[in-house]
Amino acid sequence: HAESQKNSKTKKPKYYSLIEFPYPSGAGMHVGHIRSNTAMDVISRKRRMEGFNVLYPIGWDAFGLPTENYAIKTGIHPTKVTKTNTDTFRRQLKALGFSFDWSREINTTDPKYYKWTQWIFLQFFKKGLAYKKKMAINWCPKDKIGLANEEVVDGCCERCGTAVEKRDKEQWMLAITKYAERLDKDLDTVDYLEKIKIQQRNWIGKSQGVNFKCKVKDLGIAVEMYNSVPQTFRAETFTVIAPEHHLVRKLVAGTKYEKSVLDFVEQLNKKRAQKDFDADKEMEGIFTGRYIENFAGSGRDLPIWIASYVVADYGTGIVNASTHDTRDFAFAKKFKIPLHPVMFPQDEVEAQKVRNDEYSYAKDPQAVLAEPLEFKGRHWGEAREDIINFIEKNGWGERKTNFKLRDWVFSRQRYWGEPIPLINCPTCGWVPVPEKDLPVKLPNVKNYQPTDTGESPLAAMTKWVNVKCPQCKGKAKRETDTMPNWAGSSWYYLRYADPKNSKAFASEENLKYFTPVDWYNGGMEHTTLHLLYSRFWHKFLYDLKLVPTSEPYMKRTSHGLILADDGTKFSKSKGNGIDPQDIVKVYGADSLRLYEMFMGPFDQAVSWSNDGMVGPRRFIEKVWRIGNKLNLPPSPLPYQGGGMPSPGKGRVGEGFEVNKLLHKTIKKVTEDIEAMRFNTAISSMMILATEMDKVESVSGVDFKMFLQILAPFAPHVSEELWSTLGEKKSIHLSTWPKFDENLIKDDEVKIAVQVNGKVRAEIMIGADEGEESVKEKALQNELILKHISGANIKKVIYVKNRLISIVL
RNA sequence: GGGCAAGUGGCGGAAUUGGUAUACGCGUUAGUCUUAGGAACUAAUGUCGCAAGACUUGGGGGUUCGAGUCCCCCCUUGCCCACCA
Repeated sequence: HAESQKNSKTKKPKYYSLIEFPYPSGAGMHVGHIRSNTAMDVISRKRRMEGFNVLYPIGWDAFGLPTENYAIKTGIHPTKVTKTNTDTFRRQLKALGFSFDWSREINTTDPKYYKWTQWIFLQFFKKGLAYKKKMAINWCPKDKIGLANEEVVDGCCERCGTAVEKRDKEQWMLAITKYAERLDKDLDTVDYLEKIKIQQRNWIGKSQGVNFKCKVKDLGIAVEMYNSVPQTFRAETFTVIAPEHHLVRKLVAGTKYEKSVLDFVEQLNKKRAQKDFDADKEMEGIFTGRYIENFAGSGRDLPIWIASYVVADYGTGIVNASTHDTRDFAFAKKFKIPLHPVMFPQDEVEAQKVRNDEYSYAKDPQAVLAEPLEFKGRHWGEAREDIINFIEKNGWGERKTNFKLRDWVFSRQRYWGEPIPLINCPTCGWVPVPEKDLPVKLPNVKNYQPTDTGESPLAAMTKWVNVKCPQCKGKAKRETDTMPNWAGSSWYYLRYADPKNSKAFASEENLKYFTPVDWYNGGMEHTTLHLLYSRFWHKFLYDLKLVPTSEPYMKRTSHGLILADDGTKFSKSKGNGIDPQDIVKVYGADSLRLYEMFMGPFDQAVSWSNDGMVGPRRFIEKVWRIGNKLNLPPSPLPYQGGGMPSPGKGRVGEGFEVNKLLHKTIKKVTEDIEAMRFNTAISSMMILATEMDKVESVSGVDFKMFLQILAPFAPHVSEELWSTLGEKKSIHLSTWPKFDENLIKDDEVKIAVQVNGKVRAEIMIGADEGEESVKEKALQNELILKHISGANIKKVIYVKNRLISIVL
C-alpha cells in the first residue's frame, strides 16, 4: 500500500485523489460499492507512476441512523457495532488491493476526529451562521427525528418511508443560503461533469426577477410580490398567495370571508401534508375578498386568491398571476377569473388562440409583446433587462434575486451523532463549550431510543446535561441535540491531509501541500447533499483563512450504479448483494478489478453478471502464459478448478508488428484512463495480449511495458511477473511508459471505396499518399469498375485515410 | 409535470464525434490437442439468401456523396427532482 509523504520528505508534486468514504453498514460491501474505489485506484496508481506523490486516503463515515437503529434493536453499543463493521469493510477493501494510505485512516465517530467537527460548528456559531429557529420541521413519527427538506422524498422519510408530519421544533440551523450566490457562481471555476453542475444549479435555484411593491386595498398593508418573469407584468389579472402565508389572517380578519377562508386553509394544509398530493392536478383556491390596489400603476385592482400551488417560503409567498404561467392559467380557468394576454406567437392563427384564452402561452423567447405599450413589438427573450429597468425607474418594484435553496436544519434528536457543543445558560443564553473542553464526548447511555417527546436520549442523562455556564459559572444545561450525519463528511477530506494533528483540524503546511482535492469521484445521489454541504463548509473555512482555496474539489466525476443481474438495485432488504470477497476467492482480486472496469461505460448503470467474470480471468491467464514464454521459472497460477494453465503454443509472427501494436496500446490506455474509458482501455490490452500470445517470442522490454500499463488495473499479477523478470523495485514505483510517435504511425492504410454511398471495395494506400493517386487507384479497382462502368461519374470525394466516395 | 441520461446481435457493450456499424468480452457451433476437460488453441457466429446480393443501430420523416451520430415528430426505459414562474 501507499504511504503519502509530507512536503518536507519529497520534491514530487502532490496529487490528491478521493473517493467518498464509506458508511460501514452491517451488511458489508457488495460488488457495486467498489466501482468508484477501483476507478480512482487505477488513476492513483497511474499518477504515482507519472511521478506524483499521491494522497489516496480512506476512512469511515460512521455516525448515522442504521448503526443506531441496529444498536436499539440488539442493545449492542454503536461504538462496538461500528468497530465490527469497519473491520469487515477494511478486510473487504484490503482483499482488493486498493492502494489506500492506511496510515491516514480516519473515523468520524472517533472523539479525536469529531472534536474538530464540533470546533468547526462553533466557528459557524461564532459568526452567526448557526442559529436556533422555531420552525415547522419535517417530523418522521417512526424514526422520531427531524428531517431536512432534502431528506424528505415524496413527503416520506428518506430512510424508512413513513409519511412525514409537520411539527414545531426549535432547531439549530446552518445558514447555507448566505453562500447561495457563491455556491452557484463558483461552479464556473471547477471541473465538474456538466450534469453535476446543472443539478447543483437547479438545486440552488437562482432566479432573477422583480419584487413588486403593492398595497392591499382598504387595509393599507404594504406587500411585496416576487415574479421571475417580469416581462409580462401587464398581463396579471389576479394575485395568488400561499395558504400558510402569515398575511392570510390579516386579510380576512373581521370579514364575511374569515370563517370560510380559514377553514379552507386548515383543510388544504392537511391535504398538502399527504404524500400523494399532486399540486398540478388538485388545484384548489378561494377568494379572500381583498384586492391589490392599482397594481404597478396599471389602474387595475387584482383580486387576492389563496392558491394551493403557492409556497410561502419561496420569494415572498405572494405572486402576481397571469395567463402567461401554466399554473396561473389553469387556476384562472378553474375559478373563472378573467385573463388578459399581453404576448403572442408570431403565427397569427396561434396568436388568435391565445387572445381567445385557449391556452397558456409562456416562455417562448420569440413571443411578441403587445404590452406594456413602451415595449410593443419586442420579443419576450430580449426585452427582459429593459423591462426590469423600466419597472425600477417607475418605482413599481425592485430587481431581486431569489434562491430555492433553504437553510440547513442541523439538529437531530438522536444519540449516534456529534453532540452540539453548546451550553444554554439562563443568564448568558447560548454559550459555546470552551475549546479546551472539546471534544464534548458522547456519554454512555443505556437506552439509545429517542423519546416520544422528541428529545434526544441524551436529555435523560442529567449528570451530563447539567453543567456550569462557562461564562458566569451559574447553573446551565448542555444542548442535547446531535449533528446530522452530513457534518463529519463535510470536511473529512481536509483531515486526511493531517489526520493525527491534535492542535488543529490540519496544519496550514499540510493543507497547503495536499489540498485542494484534485479528483473526486462519487455517486450522483450526493450531488445536492454532501457535495453542496462540503462546498459550503469549505467556503466558510476559506473566509476564516483556514484553508488555502475557495473550492474543495477541482474535479468531480461520478460512476453509474452496479445493478443486480435482473437490473434491479442491490438492496439490503432483498439481500441480493454480492460480497466482493466471494468473487476474489474464485477469480482473484485482479479479475474482479478488471471486470468492474470492463463491464460497461463507467458513468452508466450496468447489471452484474457472474458469467462476465470469466473474460477478465482468461485475459490474466493469457498474460501469465506470455510471461512463461520469456523463460521464466514456472510458477503455477492457482485456479479454483485445479490444474495449471497450458504453456500455449507459439506461432511464427512478426515481432515488429507486435511492437507497433504495443505503442498504439500504450497511447490508447494512457488516454482512456484520463477520460475514464476504462472499458475500452482494457479491450485494447486484450487485443495486445492476444497478439503477443500468438507470436513465438516477445521481447522482455516490450512485455514489461505491457505489464506497466496493466499494473493500475491488475496490480498483483503485474507485480509478480515484473519481479520474476528480475526487477527489484515495485512495478508501481516504475515510470509510466511513453509511446513512440514513430511506431504508432502506419505506413499503409486500408480505406473503403464507396459507390453511391455503398462500400464496394477496400484498397491499400500509403499513409501520406496524394489524393490524385488514391483516386486513380480506386477508380482502377476491379470491383469498382464493375459498379461504375458505363455510368457518369459526378463526383469523387476523398476523406484522408478513411474512404473514397464515388457519386454516379 | 420538469431536468438529466439512454434505446445498437442471444447477452454486456465498441464506433476516432458526420466517414468501412456490430471492436472487446460472454454465450453458441465445429475442429485441434488431450486419459479427461468446466483448460488452451483454430475457425465460424447481426438478419434473409444456394449464391450474387439485399436488409439492419426503438418507430416514422428530413438534411447529406455519406447518418448509430445532425434536424423534426412519435414510442419506450432508467435516474434525479417535483407546490419553487
